Amino acid sequence: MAGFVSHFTNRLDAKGRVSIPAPFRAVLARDGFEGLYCITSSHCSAVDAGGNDLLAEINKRSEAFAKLSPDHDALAVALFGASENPKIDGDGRMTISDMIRDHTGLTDHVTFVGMNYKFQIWEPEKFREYRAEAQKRALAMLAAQPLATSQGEPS
Amino acid sequence: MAGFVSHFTNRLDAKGRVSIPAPFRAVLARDGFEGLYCITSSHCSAVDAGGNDLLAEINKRSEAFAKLSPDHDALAVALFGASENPKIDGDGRMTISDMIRDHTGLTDHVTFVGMNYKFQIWEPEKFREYRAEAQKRALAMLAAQPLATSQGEPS
DNA sequence: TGACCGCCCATGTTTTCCCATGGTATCCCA
DNA sequence: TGGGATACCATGGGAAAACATGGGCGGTCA
Repeated sequence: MAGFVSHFTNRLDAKGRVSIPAPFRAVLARDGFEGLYCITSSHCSAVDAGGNDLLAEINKRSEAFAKLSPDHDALAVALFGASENPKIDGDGRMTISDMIRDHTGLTDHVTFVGMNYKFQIWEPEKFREYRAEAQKRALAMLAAQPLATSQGEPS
Repeated sequence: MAGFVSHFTNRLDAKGRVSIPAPFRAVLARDGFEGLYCITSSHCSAVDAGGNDLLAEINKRSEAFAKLSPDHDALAVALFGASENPKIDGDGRMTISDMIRDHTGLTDHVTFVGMNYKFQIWEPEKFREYRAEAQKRALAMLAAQPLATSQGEPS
């Protein structure tokens, strides 16, 4: 079954709450994770969010090093210290923490972007810029790839 | 379910008490450990804290050496001599001991940093420095990692 | 007797829970 | 096929609970 797909922009209310898009909530409900797992992205001003699939991905990374070692501690601080576990209220909303607000720079609107096993939280304008850039990169990557399969030719 | 996640800074009161962040208390309650297990970190000026998961990791370490051997004794002194078991009062607060105070250098504010299976106690300014360093290291470590992760779809 | 410790209560703020509303997409039936 | 009814959804706001913090009080141990 499909994961998080498409993107949505919702309004942040006076209490700092925002509705999580209903299709994303459905995916989270199927996943069974309590609340939402969020972690600031290390390479762009977005926040990764998801459920057990995302958490498993993060755990996998930190398990490469022995616990209690300096390496593991540094990685754990960078990963889990930059994470949160926000609740989702009865109406399907989450509260945007200061950490998310600072990292994304968002103010009154929030863009949710589906990425299959996770989704991202963006400030809408920053996402527009990132998206344009990402599409250029994707085209270049596809063109450079020596595929045996038929490549579509987007105009 | 996620472990200790995110980071919080709370005030130390005149009696030397500080509130343990509520999300961390919830994890400890789930863990079932009585009070809190604390041990000074051997490689940074922070204190590791947690419940049964942390204790199990420490035990695993000392079990690598035969009991009654000089190596085991030395390690046991180093590990358990640097540990304590503070109580958590009815309001979810712990008292900062002299050992923790000396090792971390903290004065009036305390930063709690989630690291999944444990959390760390820091003097806020020192944590900020360490965190910046840890993020740099983490990026380098993750870049060096093969990371051939199959982003499996949710079944 | 004095410092410390465990236990209790008070308080202001933040967060959470619950209900209301308006708009939109969907469904059903003529 | 059109039009009305219905369900769903994003959003707003008020009431209640949780939380961090400060302080009081009696017991205990040096």
